[in-house]
Amino acid sequence: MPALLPEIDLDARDCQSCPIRHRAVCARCEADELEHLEQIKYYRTYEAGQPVVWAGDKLDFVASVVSGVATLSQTMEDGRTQMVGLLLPSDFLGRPGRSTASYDVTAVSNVTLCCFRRKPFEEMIRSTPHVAQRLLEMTLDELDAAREWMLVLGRKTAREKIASLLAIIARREALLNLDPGRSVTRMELPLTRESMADYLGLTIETVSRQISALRRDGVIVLEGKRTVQIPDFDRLLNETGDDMDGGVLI
Amino acid sequence: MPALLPEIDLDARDCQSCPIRHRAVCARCEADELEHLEQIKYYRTYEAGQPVVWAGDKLDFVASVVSGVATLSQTMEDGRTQMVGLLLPSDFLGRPGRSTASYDVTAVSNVTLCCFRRKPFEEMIRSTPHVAQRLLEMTLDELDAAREWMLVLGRKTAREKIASLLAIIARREALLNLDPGRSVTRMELPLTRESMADYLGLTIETVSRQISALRRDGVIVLEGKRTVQIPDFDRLLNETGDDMDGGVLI
DNA sequence: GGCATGCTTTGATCCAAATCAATGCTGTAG
DNA sequence: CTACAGCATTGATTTGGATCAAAGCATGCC
Repeated sequence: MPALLPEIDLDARDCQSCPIRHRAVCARCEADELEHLEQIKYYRTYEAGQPVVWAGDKLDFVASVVSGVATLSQTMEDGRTQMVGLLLPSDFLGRPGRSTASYDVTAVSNVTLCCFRRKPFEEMIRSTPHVAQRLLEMTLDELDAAREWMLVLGRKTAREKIASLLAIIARREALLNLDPGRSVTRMELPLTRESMADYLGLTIETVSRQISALRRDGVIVLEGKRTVQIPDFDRLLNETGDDMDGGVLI
Repeated sequence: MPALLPEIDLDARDCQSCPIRHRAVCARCEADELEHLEQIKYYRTYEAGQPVVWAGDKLDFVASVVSGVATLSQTMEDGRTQMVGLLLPSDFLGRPGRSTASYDVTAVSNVTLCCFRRKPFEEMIRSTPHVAQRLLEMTLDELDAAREWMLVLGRKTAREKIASLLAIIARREALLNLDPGRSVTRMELPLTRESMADYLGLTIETVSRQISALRRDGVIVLEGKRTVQIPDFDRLLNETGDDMDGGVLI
């Protein structure tokens, strides 16, 4: 079945009505700066499961994720792979100053990117402080997230890893939906078991077993394989091994 | 014994003769910008083993490491700790826009920092594109390093982890010494076994065993506990599990 | 319907690294 | 000199997660 593609109208190129206008790399731009960005931008869409780019390939744009979920991952020669980033709406893809992709990028759901041609975008970083500042801020946030993840990968048990992943997805979901609370009670997992395993440095069997265990213990309630209910968010946080009240720096 | 502290003269505050002048956050500054930086900078030194700051504490400066080695680490309530960064000379410490430390920072050797008062430095980021650009570049490099490390933590065996750590230290050492080749054959480990374990997500026993194994197999030669000779750098790279010719991006 | 195909779950077994436990080495203090 | 403190090494045993293996369960196709 051909995926029912973009939910947003690709011809509605008006940044003003863009769902990520105030969180993406363009967040700080003034009207005139936005106009400049509009001139170098174009949209691309990818179907769920499709590769966006492979590590080492030429990538002559940078982009904001408008909708959908993509993953960044690294693969060793023998096939072991580790996911190193999860790109949700408003996240930035690509590295200014580098013309090839550093990681494999895969669309895990249908994805819409707002792409900027690399050269003019790099020029804009030099000329438009609002873009450079926002990009620095976003990069620092990603660095914090990567370091938080290093703790997960290096020191947490399988059960804590699963709980941490669910907590992170729930938090980001809540943020996107502009939920008032810190969490949602029901969410759709954007990842397959295999992606979860690659993110957590586990095998799919272990992921499956630990999810079953959390379900048995009443920490989560499954509705089908992809939808998760979290009856008590604090209970879940407790399972992550983190301080109850912190976890995410910010 | 009171440590024989700074090797550089703290009164020689001239940026022009600074050993990290062309690699630190100030690398791109023009003479006049450097003068501005000089006005907001001061030096601090820490003895080996001393904490620089604890996570959550107030930190009203950002800084460049001038000499020595410091670590960034996170600790869980039950004591499990994970190192999330290694600060070598020219590396940047602190996050503009944040007034508290996100991680525990510890001097593992005698360390000299070139500190900038936070407020004026933040102002400079806004007013001096050369500083903001360099900081963005350095942050992107750190993000790449953190992601490379995620692969190490999530997917590599203990032996591969040790080899990866040695390779990274050797590479950075070579860079600092401006060695022509890609590697040095002899180096001083800046870390104790415990720090290595915290970096690699292992126990000290496993670190010790794997180092012994690499020695037995002739991959490394130990001179005392802290000095390592690498007779064949490609052999070591082979043990990391990475592509022989890549490993580090860029 | 019947039958692949692709995910997911569950069970049995194995093994790499953790844990528990000495012992060794080096430098400092008495 | 001995004693002690603080790493580091090595050995014995345990264990959490990997691996190997077999179903289970949708979904789509013939």
